[in-house]
Amino acid sequence: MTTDILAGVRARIVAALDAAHPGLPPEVRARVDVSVARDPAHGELATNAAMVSAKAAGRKPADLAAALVAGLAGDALIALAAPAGPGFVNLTLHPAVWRAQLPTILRAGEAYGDNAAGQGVRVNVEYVSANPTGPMTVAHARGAVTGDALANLLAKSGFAVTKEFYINDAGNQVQALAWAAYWRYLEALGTTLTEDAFAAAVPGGLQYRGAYLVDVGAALARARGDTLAGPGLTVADPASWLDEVRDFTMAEMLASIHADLDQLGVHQDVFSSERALLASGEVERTIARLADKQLVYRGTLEPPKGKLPDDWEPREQTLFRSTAFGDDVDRPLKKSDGSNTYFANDIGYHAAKAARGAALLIDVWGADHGGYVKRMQAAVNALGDARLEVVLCQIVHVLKGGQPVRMSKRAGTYVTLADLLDEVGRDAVRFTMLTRKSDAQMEFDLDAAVSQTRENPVFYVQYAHARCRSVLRAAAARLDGADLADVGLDSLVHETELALMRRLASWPRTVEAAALAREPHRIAFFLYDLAGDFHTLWNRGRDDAALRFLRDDDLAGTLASVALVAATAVVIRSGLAVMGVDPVEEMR
RNA sequence: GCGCCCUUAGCUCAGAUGGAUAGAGCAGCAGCCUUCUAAGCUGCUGGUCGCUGGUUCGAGUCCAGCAGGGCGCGCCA
Repeated sequence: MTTDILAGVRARIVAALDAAHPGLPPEVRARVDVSVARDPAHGELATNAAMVSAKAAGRKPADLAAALVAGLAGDALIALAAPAGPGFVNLTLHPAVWRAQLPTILRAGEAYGDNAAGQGVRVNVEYVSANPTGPMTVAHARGAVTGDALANLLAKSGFAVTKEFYINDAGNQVQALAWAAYWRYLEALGTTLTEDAFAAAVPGGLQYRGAYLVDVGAALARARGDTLAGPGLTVADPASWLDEVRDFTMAEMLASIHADLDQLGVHQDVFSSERALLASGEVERTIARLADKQLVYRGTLEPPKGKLPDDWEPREQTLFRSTAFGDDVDRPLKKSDGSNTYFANDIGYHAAKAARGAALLIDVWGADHGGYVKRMQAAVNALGDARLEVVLCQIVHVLKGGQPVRMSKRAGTYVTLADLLDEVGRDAVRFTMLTRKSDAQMEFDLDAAVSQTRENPVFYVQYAHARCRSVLRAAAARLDGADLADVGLDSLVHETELALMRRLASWPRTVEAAALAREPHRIAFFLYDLAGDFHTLWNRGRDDAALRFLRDDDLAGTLASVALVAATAVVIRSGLAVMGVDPVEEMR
């Protein structure tokens, strides 16, 4: 049978239902659910089978429930089945069923929880995708952690996952960045120009004034001396330096982003450059495909409702008919200077990802791009060779001492990822970022993230693992080479032990549900609950010597308890691996 | 004005495909305790699930409307 006990029980319920009332339609059988009961008075599990099929069967829920109960008598897994409430059937399994999961877990190791829900579907998860114009911020950190954990989760659930980073290196902002770096370059050389005087010479003004470009300017000065500057360290003709400075700066920025991601433990498979994409002609080919479908036209958009921008005037543009695919208005593909909009390039990019084989595209974006979702999905649907889902990450407010943190040495107004890592470390960043649904705003409390209390999920879960490892180290001598996957487990009878085993058994279903919902935060909450079950059992051992894991007078019982501890450690590691957090062996 | 997201205990938040008396941590209250190296532990208290309608045997969950908060709204990316 499957390693998912709940799925196994469900199969038996459906079989019993078929026996009780043959011929129920598949869509009714599909609604049969087996869930973990909240209230112990309701048994361990409950099924809604009788209620969901009552109407189709033309029978009262209570009658069906009674028939189900009769049909389940003598079942190998189910010790107790009882009709209850409006038509539930409450179930209690033989304790041996839960115990039997322990060797399964120990043999599977961290692969426990792997499932086939993804059916090998090729999915491309794109995340971070920062403009390479400045340091990574907390906002990027949330997207990075969310995307990375989601990719891990999907891989564990049987999807064929590619992790991707899109480099937006083709827009106007890259030119602006080059100008800003050029200013730091002149500064490094000792120019007498003031920043304001320089800014006056920049087309569109000096946009990036953050100190993070100081090092770039200095590096450029070391590499090229004053050869890129005009006479007297003034601004030379951009034609003579702009491309070189741009490429140099871009390389430096990307190196910085890579370093930050590396520190965060994020390692993506593919880095795609917008410039390279443009050069490849993929964008134009993709737009041509849309044009072939009669979805590209010259037209004039209605003015937006409500407050108009001051300079709004009707203008004919090249538009994509995104309204045909659920968007609110059609969207421009060309700027007035004839170059592509970002949207046009992004259409080409998504087509490229699909062309590489992905049937499912998942983009992890900041909430400020929420207005962009419909048009991008419209474009992907119009092309018809993949499906696009978007996971939006809401903003993160960083708190310290209960006060918002806004200042950063490097970026000026944003808390950088590097600052965050310095402050609390990789594991706390990754875990804490996953303690909220991605589409809910979150407050990241720096003090809480490093506190050693139950309030801090990172600590609480790591501590549980460290305790497991501590017990296992102490037990090593007594094991005497025994295979924990092969020891007698009959001594595991206490309700606290059963509760822990039930939690361990629900890990595969948790993984699958989280993957299908694209909600990696559920893993964090599962681990927190699991840690709670384990700590509770540990604490029981203080009062009740019979519940201590290591018992001098009971070797067989000790082996069973140690197997339970080992399985707990395995599941914690399996969960932390999804989150990209390293388990600790001991607390310091 | 339009679109998307959010609103659950005093606070911070969980609640997969609709299921029974809505959960956890913190705070508060009451006991206990100095540990199988380890965060002290156990229990209790605390809720009109923003509001109003609707669908359903059954709604925190689905639908409609309203209120409050956030984000976005033609050639920025």
